[in-house]
Amino acid sequence: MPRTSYHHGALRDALLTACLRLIETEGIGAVSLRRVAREAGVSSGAPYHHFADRAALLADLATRGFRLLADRLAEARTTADSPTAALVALEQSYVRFAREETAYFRLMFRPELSQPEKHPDTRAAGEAAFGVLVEAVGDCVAAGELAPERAETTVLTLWALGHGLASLWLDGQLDKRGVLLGASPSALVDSVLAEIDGFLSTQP
Amino acid sequence: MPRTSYHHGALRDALLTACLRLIETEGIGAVSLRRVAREAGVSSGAPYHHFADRAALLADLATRGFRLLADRLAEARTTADSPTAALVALEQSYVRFAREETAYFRLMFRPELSQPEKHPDTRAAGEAAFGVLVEAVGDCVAAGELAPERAETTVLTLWALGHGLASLWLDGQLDKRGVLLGASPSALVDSVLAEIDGFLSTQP
DNA sequence: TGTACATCAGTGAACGCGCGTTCACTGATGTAC
DNA sequence: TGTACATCAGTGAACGCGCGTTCACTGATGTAC
Repeated sequence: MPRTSYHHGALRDALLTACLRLIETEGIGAVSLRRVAREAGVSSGAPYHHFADRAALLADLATRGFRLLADRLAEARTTADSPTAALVALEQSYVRFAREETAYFRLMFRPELSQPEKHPDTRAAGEAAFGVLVEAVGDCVAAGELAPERAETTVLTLWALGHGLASLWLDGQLDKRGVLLGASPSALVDSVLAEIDGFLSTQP
Repeated sequence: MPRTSYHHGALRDALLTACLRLIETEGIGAVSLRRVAREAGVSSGAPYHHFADRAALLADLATRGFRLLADRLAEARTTADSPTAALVALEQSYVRFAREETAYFRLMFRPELSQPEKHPDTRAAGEAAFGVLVEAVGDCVAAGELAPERAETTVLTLWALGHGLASLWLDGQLDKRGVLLGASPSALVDSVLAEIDGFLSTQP
C-alpha cells in the first residue's frame, strides 16, 4: 500500500520493523540499508534522516532486543515460586525468546554488525539482561539453595546451556539431528531444562 | 613472496589456507572469493579452476573443519579412563577446538555460507562429529554409568553446553562479562566443565 | 484565522566501490611416438 | 632423447549488480506574529 502523503510519519519504526522482518525471512545476510528502505517503501536516502548509518540502525535494533530479553527474563524470574525454579524459568524464557524473536536474537549475537563498542547503549542493555541471571543465581545463594562458591560457574553454565540450545535450534541443528536424537526439538529442550533442578542440587 | 613459475602448483590448498587466515584475522564478513584470491597472490579468476564457485570453497573448508573436529573428539574419547571421563574430555576438546580453530568453528556453524544442503559431504562430516558424542554417551549407558532414559537429553545437554561456552567465548562475551564473573574465561570454562561429573551422577 | 517563513523529511540521481563470475588468451606441463 | 600436440592452470579485462553514502532538490509541517 503506497503512502498517501509525502511524509511517512513513522519511518523510523517502519525501518526497524522492516529490518526485523527481513532478518526473519531471508536471514541476516539479506540486510542492507537499501533493501530495508525498499521494504519500507521509501527511497534509499530516506533512512539517513533517522539513522547516522547502517550500523546505527542495527545497533538500535540490538539494543531493543536486549531490553526485550531483559524484560522477559525479569518477568520469568518474578513469576517463579522459588529461587531455583526461577533459574529454570529463566532458561526456558531465554530459549523461548530465541525462538519467538529470532531476528532479534540473531542480531544481538553478531557484534560485528551492531558494533557495540561504538554504541554504549547496546552494551549496557546486554549487561542488564545478563544481570538478571546473575541476580537470580544470587537469590539461590541467599536462600541457601546454592553454595556461594558455585555461584559463578552456575551463572556461566546456565547461560551457556541456554545459549547453546537456542543457537543449535535456530541453526537447524536440532532438526537435522532428529534422526539420531529421536524426539522433537521442543520436547528435547524441555527435557534438558527439566534436568537443571538435579544439577543445581548436586554438591560435588 | 611472488611465485617464480607461472603455475602455482598447490593453489587449491593455498586458497583454503588463505580463506582460513582471512576469517581468523578479519572475520567471516571479510571473505570474498576475490579477496581470498588476492591473499593467495593470484588473479580473481584463478580459483575457478579449483572450485565451482564461492560456496564450494566454503563448503570444502566446512567439511575439513567437521572432520578435524571429529578426529579431535575421537581422540579425546579414547584417551579418557572411563566412559564418564570421556564425556568431560569430549567437552573440553570441543571448546578447545573452537578456540584453536576459530576460523573453522565460525564457518561450520554458518549453514547459510557453506550451504550444506547442496554439499552432502559437509553434512555427512557434521553428522560424523556428532556421532562421536552419541557413541560416547552410549558407552556410559552400556557401562551402567548413565540411565538409558537419560541418554538423549544428556547428548543434547553436553552438546549445547559445549557449544554455548564456545560460542560465547568466541563472541567475546566471556571477556566482556569478566567484571561480573570475576575469573578469566579459561578458568571459568574449566570449572564449568569440572561440574559435569556431578551432573551425570544425578538421578532425578 | 491567515500569512510568512523556517525546518523537517522525503526524492532520485549520482559517486565510487567491491563483488561473483565469465571468457578469450597464454604460458607451463604431460604424453605419445 | 626429441618433437608435436593436447591439456592444464594461470592472466587480466570485462560484464552487470547491489551496496553505503551524499547531495541538491522539494513537498509537508510547524511556528511566530
